[in-house]
Amino acid sequence: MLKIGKLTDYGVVVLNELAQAGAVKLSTDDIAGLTGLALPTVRKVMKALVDSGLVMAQRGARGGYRLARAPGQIRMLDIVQAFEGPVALTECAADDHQCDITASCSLSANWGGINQLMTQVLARVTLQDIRNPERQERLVRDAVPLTTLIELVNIS
Amino acid sequence: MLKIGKLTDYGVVVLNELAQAGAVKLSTDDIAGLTGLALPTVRKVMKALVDSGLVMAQRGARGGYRLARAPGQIRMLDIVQAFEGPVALTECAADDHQCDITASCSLSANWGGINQLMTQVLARVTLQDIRNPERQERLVRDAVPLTTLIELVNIS
DNA sequence: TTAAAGCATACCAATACGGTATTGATTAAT
DNA sequence: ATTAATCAATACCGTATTGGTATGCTTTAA
Repeated sequence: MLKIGKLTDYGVVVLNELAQAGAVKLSTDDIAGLTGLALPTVRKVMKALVDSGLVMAQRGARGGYRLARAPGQIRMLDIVQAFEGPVALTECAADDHQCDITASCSLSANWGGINQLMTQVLARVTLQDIRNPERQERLVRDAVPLTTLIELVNIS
Repeated sequence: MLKIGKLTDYGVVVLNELAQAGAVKLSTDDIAGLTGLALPTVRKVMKALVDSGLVMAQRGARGGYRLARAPGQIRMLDIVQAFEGPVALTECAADDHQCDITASCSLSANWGGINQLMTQVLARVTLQDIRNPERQERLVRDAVPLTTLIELVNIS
């Protein structure tokens, strides 16, 4: 299925609400109410977002969360990495490539290439893009020309 | 981690050996020996490859496996789908988008866009590309310019 | 007829993941 | 200074997925 975790998905939903709120700080309760997520789940999501530096937290009474940067400066890659760690399609592509298989690990470097492509796709789409229906339509519409462009780069 | 399953990785390794063998049929034992994979694991891998039509099987004595198409005609997307099913980063992006969350599911369509980009990246890289070190180097080297190209397409 | 091969099914263990609860630390307001 | 609101940290548990393994059956060339 090549899927990301649900928490990552939740993260995007939460960030969307925070972007909507702008300068107004949202409490855990607010976020739970707005998104429909369970409170403990929201806590877990917020921890990851704060740890990764995408969200600022203010403790104490009248505290809450707000975006650490403008939506246009928050890349999908940042979000994915906040929840899933570094993008590594295969074990081999990870930092410590420990291949059990003797022979065919010459392929590992190639996975690295695909990894980079994936990473860069995620790096070029921001939270702002995903919130804007117009930008999204462009993204889908231009998906086909993209193949032509990749062809120009002589990948295949 | 955004990773694919190990079986998918094994699949690539096996396909690489089959490409190497060319017209010569390889038995399950041969493949296990060449790749270092356990025999039952090889069986599982071969089932997926045969079911997906990427590999032809001949039963009986002197049987074995061979590629159903030329390596240049086997896309990474085909391989991934053979093991992982359709590419769907989120539940929402799947065919039956059943969102538990009430509000923010306007985002689902956007995930679809990213999905398409991912899919197309996988569709443009073939087994032949991944086997050729030279092509692979080009892929990695040109990864940076790619961002510029995507920019031209006005994604962000 | 036989032996070499692929086919199908079922099973088990480990891990990862999502979800939940509990307790502690901080801070603004009064 | 006290209080209440709010975030922080940790720990736990059930389930689902995944990887790995075993076993018996079917096909087919020699």
